[in-house]
Amino acid sequence: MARERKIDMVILGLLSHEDLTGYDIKKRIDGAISFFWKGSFGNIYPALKGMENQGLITKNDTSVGGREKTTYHITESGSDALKDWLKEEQASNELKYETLLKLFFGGAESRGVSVHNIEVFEEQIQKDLKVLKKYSEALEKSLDVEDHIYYSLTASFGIKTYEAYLKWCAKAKKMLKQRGGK
Amino acid sequence: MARERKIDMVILGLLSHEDLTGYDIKKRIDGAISFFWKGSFGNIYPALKGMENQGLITKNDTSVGGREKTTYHITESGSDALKDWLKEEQASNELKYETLLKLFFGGAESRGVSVHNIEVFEEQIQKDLKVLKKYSEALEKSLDVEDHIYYSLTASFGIKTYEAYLKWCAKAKKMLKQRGGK
DNA sequence: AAAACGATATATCAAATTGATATATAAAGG
DNA sequence: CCTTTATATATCAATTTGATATATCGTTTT
Repeated sequence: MARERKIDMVILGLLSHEDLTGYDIKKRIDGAISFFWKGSFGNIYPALKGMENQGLITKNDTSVGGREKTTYHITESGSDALKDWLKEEQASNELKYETLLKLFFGGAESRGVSVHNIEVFEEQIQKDLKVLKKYSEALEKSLDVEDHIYYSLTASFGIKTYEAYLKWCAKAKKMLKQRGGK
Repeated sequence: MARERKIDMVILGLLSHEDLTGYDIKKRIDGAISFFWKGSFGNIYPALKGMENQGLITKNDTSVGGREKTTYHITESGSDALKDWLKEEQASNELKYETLLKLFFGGAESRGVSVHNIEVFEEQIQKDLKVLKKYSEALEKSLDVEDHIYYSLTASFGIKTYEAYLKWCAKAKKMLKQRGGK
């Protein structure tokens, strides 16, 4: 029974900075947050409804032409819920790496397949690392360094781990090729 | 619509080595695999039923005393499904790090809370790293090095990333403390 | 100017996963 | 003998995933 809806905290965190629509929230999550958290429309819209019923957020419907739009705003109660969550020291951290799963179970298969799987992973990481570095550099240049320290820290986490991944990829490929095999 | 049940592949991968019960499978997942994949009973048992219906595995009921036990065995069709999955180059790799989420949104809160959250994370990683290193050392000492190369590679991935995490923790704590603040 | 295209915006659904709980037996330890 | 831990299966609500549907708006291509 997943008792706490984690997406709620993501949404409250985003709304604590600015009012947003569900669509905006999705865009924010797909941005700087995406490398350590995910969210989907099927997740976001029901959460917005639920939180509105709980009084954690309020909605404001507008219509520009024939276009409907609902913007959400965090309430004091919502702000309190966010703070409570921030103070709880328990946090679930987990990774699901299908690439490692394939490598782990790939022993029975040809070594070439394993090497190729690592190469595909490596390319993806290189791409992601490039994006993150650009984001990080833009932050460094920003005047208000103090305000961006938390964004910098999460970005540097991503960069450090991605760099570790790449080192591992090089080592793993070398090992698999050296030992010849199937 | 999550079209592919990933747990199926984990189970087939495990069954490709030995016959197992659902309970055994859970234990295996909680072991060497746990740092890059998770599984629960509520996930495993339905998957076993489903795969039996699909003919990917066969079951063998036994009863020792008043105790029932169902052991599963992989079929040729199941083995093919596993091989097909191994060859598919697409793989979803993602992490969900609540610690980073808290750090990212914690800017509005006191700096002490952020430092504490990092410390809690750090302790967990140190503990996990210790376990992984022991596992890795045991593998190195194993006579059949060739057979264990894939297990070593996944373990070394964990060690490398955990070490990167710890370096980041040190840096992040230092940064937060240096800048004083709230 | 019309058509095509991509971005904006909300909503919904089946399937999969999570995390907890329930139940019962066997083994181990004090 | 009793308590605790390990074995073993099952089920459920809540949550998440990933896809699909629908419709409008703005920009670019024919």
